[in-house]
Amino acid sequence: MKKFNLKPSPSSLRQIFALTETLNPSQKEAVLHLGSPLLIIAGAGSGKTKTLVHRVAKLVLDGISPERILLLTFTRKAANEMTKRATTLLDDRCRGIQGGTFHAFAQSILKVHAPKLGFSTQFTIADRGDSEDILSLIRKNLGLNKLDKRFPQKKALSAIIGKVRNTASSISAILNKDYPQFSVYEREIETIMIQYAIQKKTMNVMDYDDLLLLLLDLLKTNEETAKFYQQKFKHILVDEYQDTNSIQASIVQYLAGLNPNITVVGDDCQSIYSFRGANFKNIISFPDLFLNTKIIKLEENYRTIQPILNLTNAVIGQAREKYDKSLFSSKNVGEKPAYIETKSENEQSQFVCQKILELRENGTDLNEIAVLVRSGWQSNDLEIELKSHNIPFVKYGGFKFVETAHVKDVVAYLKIAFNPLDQLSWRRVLSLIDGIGPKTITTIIGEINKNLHDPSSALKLFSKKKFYKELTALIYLILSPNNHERTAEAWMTIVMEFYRPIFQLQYDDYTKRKNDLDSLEAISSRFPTLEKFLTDLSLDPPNSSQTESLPESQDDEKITISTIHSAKGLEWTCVFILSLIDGYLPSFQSLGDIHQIEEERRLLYVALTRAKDYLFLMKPHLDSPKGGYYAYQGMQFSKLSRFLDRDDYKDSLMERWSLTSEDDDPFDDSATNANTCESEGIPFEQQQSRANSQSNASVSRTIHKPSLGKKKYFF
DNA sequence: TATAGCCGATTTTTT
DNA sequence: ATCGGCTATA
Repeated sequence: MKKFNLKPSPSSLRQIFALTETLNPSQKEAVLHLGSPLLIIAGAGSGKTKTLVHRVAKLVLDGISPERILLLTFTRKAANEMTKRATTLLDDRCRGIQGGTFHAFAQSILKVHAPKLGFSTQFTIADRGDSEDILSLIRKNLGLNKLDKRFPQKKALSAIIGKVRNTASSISAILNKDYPQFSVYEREIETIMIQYAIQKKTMNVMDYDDLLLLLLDLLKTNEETAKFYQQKFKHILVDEYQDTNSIQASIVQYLAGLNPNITVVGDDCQSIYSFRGANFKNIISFPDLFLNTKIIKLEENYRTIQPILNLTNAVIGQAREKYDKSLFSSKNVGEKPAYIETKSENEQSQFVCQKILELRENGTDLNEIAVLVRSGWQSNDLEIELKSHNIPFVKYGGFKFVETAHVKDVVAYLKIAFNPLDQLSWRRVLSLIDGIGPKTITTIIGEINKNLHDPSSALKLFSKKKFYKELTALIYLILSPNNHERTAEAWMTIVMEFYRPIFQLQYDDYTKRKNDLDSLEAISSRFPTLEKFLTDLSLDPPNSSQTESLPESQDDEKITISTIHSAKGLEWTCVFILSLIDGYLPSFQSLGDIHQIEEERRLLYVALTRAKDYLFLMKPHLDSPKGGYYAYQGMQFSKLSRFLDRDDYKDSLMERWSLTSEDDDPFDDSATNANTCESEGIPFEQQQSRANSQSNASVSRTIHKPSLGKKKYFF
C-alpha cells in the first residue's frame, strides 16, 4: 500500500543531492544513514548542527511527515534555531517538526496523561525555588530544625534529593560521597523525600525532575501509551547527548522501542552538566543500548582557526580520562590566543570595553563578540563598565528575573488562579496581607480547601479580623467562576491591580522593581492562555538583564555576555573569557573532587572552542573579590587557572599588553589604582607597562607572579 | 500571633 | 547578599 512512498521521486533525489552538496563525506554519511541507530560523535565546531539540520530536512524530503519526527535538544533556543534552519534549507514543512527540551516535551505528554499518574491536567511546575520552599516547610513541620547537630537547609536538601533522583542512587551513597557531614540524617532525609512526593501530589505540582521521572514512569508502566508514542515518532533525534542523564537515556529508549531510527549527537569532551546527573559515559555506552549502532565521527573543525585550536587541543589533551579526539582546522592563518593580566577586576572590564570599541572601529559586528564567565555574577563589574561606555549587551545565564521576590509574588497569584491546589503559592500571597502570618495561613488554607467552589462559609470565620476585607477580595478575585476564559494578559492586569498597593508598601525600592513587572506584563501578552504563560516561565525563564540593558543605539547590535554553560553550542568571531583564576575556573567548590575538576576542564574547553578568530584570556589580580561568597570567605584568588598555567603552553599563547586608545584612556583613574597597588605590594613593573601602553605600543610585559593562591582572611 | 531585627551559616553551572 | 532561627515587642 505504501510502496510508492518508499522510493523517492527523481526530483526529490535531485533535491537530496543538492542538500548534501555542501557537506563533507562524514557529514553526508550521517545525513543519509538509514536503517539502524546512529551515533554521531561531533567535535566542537564540526558542523554538528548543520548535519542535524540537513538530516532532518532530508527525512522530510523522504516523505516522513514532520510531526512524526522528534528532535530533542538542550534548550528551546536550539530547537527553534534548528527548525528555522531546516525551514530555510527546505521549506515550511519543517516547521511541523516536534521538538524542544526533554522537560518541555515531557510536560506536553504529561499534560495529556497526568490523571494516569495521580495528577490532574491542571498541574503546574515547581521551579527550584518552589521545591526548596516545599522542602523547607516539611523540614519545619517535622521539627527537624531543632536538632543538636545541624540539619541540611533547604538548598542542600534540594541538592541531595535531586542528585538521588537523577542518578538513581541511594540516599546513603549520595550522602557518603558528597555530603558526609549529613550522613547521620539518612533516615530523616528519606522521610522528607516521601513527604515531598506526597505534598507535590496534593498540591498538583511537579518539579523538574518529576517531569522526566513521571514521563519515564508513564512509558514504563503504561504499555498502551508507550506504544502510541513509539508508533507516532518514526524518527527520534537527540542533540547534546553527552549531557543527558540516565533517566533521559531511558526515556529515549522507551520512546524508540524497537524502532531503529534513532540518532544521537554529542561530544564527550563537552559534557558539563554532571551536577544535574548527566553522565558523559551515556554517549560512550549508547551502542550497548542500541543494537547495530552506526558510529560516525566528525573531527574537522570549521569554526576555529588552527592557532586557537592548538591551545584547545592541548587543554583537553591534559584531561585525565583521555579523549580520542584532536580537532584540526583548515583555517591556518590568524592570531594566537591573547593572554592578558590586569591588576584588578575593573581593569579587566576596562580592557574588554576598550577592545570591543576597537573591534567595532575595525568593522566587527557587536553580535560577533561574546564575553564568557564561569558564573553569572562574575560579569557584574563589566556590565557597569559596558553601560558607562554605552556598549549594548544581552546576558544569558545567571540570575533569572523570575527568581526575584516581586516577580515571584505576581507569579504566585497567577499560579493559584490556574491551579488553586497550589498551597505554596497560596502561602505566598496570603502572607502579603497585613496581619496574616504562618499560623493564620494554615487555618485559612485548611478552611478554603473544604470547599473550593464556595469559599463564603470559610470566609465567615474570619469576618471579625482586620484582614477580612482584603482576604475576601483576594479569594473572590482568584476563585471567580469565569477565570479560565481570561487570557494571560488579562490575568496580569487583574492581579497587578490587586498587588500594586501591596507591592509599593512591601518594597521601598519599588520604582526599580517596577521594571521587572512591566516586562512580565509585556511577556504575558505573547501567550494565549495562562497555562502556556506559566509553563513557559518555568521551562524557559527569561533573563533579567535582557530588558534592562538597552542604551541609546537603536540598531540591535549587541555583544553577548554569557555563562559558559549557556554558551554551549554557540559561536562568535571574538571571545573574551574573564577571570581565568584558579578557584574561579576550576571553581573552588570543585577542588575536592577529581571528577569535578575534570568537568571544569571540559568547561574551559567548551569556552575556548566558542571562538572563531579571536580569543582573549583574561586574568585579573583580585585582592578583594567582589562575589558575595568569596567576599564573605575573605578568600583571595590570584593564581592563573591550573589548566592554563603550564610552561609548555607558552608557545600557544601570545603574551601581550595592548591598551592603545588615547582619548578614552582606561587608566584615567590610575592615580587611585596605583596607590592601592603599591600599598598592597604589587611590583612596580606594572606601572611601567602602563606607561608603555599609553604610548600606543603593543608591549610584551613582564608577567607579575602574584602571591600564589593563598587564602587571606580578614579581621 | 505577627513582625522586626539580630546573628550565624551558606551560595556554581540549568531545565 | 540571603536564609533560618532566635528574641523582644506589639
